[in-house]
Amino acid sequence: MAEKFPESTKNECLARMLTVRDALDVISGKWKILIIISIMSGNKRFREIERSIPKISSKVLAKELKDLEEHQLIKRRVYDESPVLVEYTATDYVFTLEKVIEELHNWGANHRKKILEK
Amino acid sequence: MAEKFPESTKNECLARMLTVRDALDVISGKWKILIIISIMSGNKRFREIERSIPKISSKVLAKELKDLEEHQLIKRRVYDESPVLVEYTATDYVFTLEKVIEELHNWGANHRKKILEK
DNA sequence: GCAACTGCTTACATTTAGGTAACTGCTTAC
DNA sequence: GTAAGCAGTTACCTAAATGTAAGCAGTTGC
Repeated sequence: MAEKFPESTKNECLARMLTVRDALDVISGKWKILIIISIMSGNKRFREIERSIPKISSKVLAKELKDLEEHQLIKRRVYDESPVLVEYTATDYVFTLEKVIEELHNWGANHRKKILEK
Repeated sequence: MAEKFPESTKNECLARMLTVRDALDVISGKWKILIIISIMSGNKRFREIERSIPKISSKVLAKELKDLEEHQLIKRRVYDESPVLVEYTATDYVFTLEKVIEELHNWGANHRKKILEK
């Protein structure tokens, strides 16, 4: 099989890696993309998000939500009614990840098909 | 912000998650995509790949290469010359990941720009 | 007045990934 | 003959991620 980037110098290869790593640093991990999908799908409340993702624990969810908020991928709003109501929503910025998620979804579907065919 | 998948039922949301997870199970981790990029860029020999990826160790590289081979993303060939020569190359299948990698790269570049702007 | 829901936090344990360094058997170059 | 390269393996260790379980302060419903 021919190489994909035949023209690439070592530095170009390295630059490509570092850039991809920048992305992975933010969105990799077992849960982040799943949480983003859940919120993009309209789940807003903590327990709602928690129930939508199989096997996630409150602890992990709380931590990941903080991470995502720090990276401005989601917004946390507290409405001081009683009882206190908390809502997580998608930011504009998280929509820049749409294509990444779409491609991951396409590839996942394709890969599953491949596995089952064997 | 409006939700991205407003029409989606709980089951659709779940299906989307599971499919994306299938993809992540194969390609997530600190090193896999970087190794794929290295091999796609034309690096073939173990030491060559090792040198192309900053801070990776032989142990981790060996393990990840086995994983990638199992998933048929790369091909390992042993030429029984003396000394033994081993070559890792990209399979056709790994090219189905091209778009995923491209989108990760785009997003990483964009994200870096965003961070620096602040 | 008791169970159940909310949005979490805490303590503790285990699992997994990853790092470090040494070492192997073989070969070539000086 | 000795250093250095090749393609790894092995043993040991640390750190990070994740799991488990319980609890809390407040509210609602029966």
